Amino acid sequence: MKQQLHNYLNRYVTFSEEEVNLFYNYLTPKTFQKKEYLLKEGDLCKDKFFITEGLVRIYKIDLKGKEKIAHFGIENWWTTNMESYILEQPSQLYIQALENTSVLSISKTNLEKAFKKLPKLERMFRIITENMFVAIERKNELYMKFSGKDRYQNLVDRIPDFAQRVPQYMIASYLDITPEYLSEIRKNK
Amino acid sequence: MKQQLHNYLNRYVTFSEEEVNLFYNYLTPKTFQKKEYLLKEGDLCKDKFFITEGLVRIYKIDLKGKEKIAHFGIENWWTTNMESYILEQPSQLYIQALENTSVLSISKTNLEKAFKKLPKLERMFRIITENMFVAIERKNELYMKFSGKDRYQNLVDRIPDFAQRVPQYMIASYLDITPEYLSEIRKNK
DNA sequence: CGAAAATTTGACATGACTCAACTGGAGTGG
DNA sequence: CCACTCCAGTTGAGTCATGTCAAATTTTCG
Repeated sequence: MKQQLHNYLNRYVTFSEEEVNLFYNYLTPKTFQKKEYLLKEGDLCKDKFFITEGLVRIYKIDLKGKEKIAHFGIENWWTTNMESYILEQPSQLYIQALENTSVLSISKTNLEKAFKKLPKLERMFRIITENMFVAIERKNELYMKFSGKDRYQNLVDRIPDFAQRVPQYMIASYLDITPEYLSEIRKNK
Repeated sequence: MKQQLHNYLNRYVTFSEEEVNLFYNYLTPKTFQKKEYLLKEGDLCKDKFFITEGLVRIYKIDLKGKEKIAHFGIENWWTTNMESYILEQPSQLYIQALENTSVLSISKTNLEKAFKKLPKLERMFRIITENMFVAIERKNELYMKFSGKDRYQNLVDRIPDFAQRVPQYMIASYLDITPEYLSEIRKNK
């Protein structure tokens, strides 16, 4: 787990073994069973989670009471409810494990401490936040410019096995179309 | 202009006068006439721009040759094409002044130098990137969950005078609806 | 095996788009 | 300062992608 973290960190900024150890000591390993929640609506999201293994979905309940999936999180991704975390407001999102999932979690307080001890980390988080920003912008663009059919095709092309890991109604929710319509898209292919 | 920057910076992290001066020396003031471009498609976006005065739009040309406005940028905002800036790839976006606009620009190279001299800045940019992330997520959500009509209403409610500063067809583009449809929305109110 | 959950199917509804024509106001040049 | 042009905005007819609802079917899993 420490090695996996080290590899990940070095993608962005070079860290020595001691530096990784230092950071690692601020992290708390946790595991969640399939269907368990990392975060629920109404909770304050105090942590960032680095997923070492498994799969989560980040979703909310919309005005009509339906689940809307905003993102998925997989191995080697940080996940959190950024809005709740930054603004320290109750979460409107749920984060739920879709498979048995292992994470390294760190609270805002501890992350601040780690930043003080190891300023490089601040740099690293600046960089990964920028990358997340680009990722979310790309997603936006995909949703603004392309039809439901195209979005589905794009997902299948990029991550062919994803449809095997996740039930279809969740894919529909993520693509922002109804399960019925996704079913139709798949039929006419 | 320096004072304005100082006020802005202090929203996030406390800076002394000398520190602001230090940063300021890395910044280049520039002005753009209405309709001038800060960035064009195909350019490499080397800079971040802090808008001290004026208004810009960030847009692209879509598959059908139509302009699609992704964001507007106003006073006291940083604007850039994050994707081009980070990945150092040619820009697919245009950034254009809609009013006479003054900015403080900083190149990636200079920003890196400034980070080295003044690590606090790295922290500041980590924080503003997180804030931008939240802003873009909120926009996403608005577009995913609400109809064109609701998006228009939301815009009018939040920034009543915006419609006065920007022609209607640009508002339509930003709301991701056709000008014709926006016209209809406005009629039936 | 049986119940509950997920997926498919079909009929119908609608939000938003396209295209084309029209209106009105803002510049511009003679 | 008028006439002309051009661009933004409006209107209306027709269309299409996608949604809703309800029922039928299939899959999952205790």
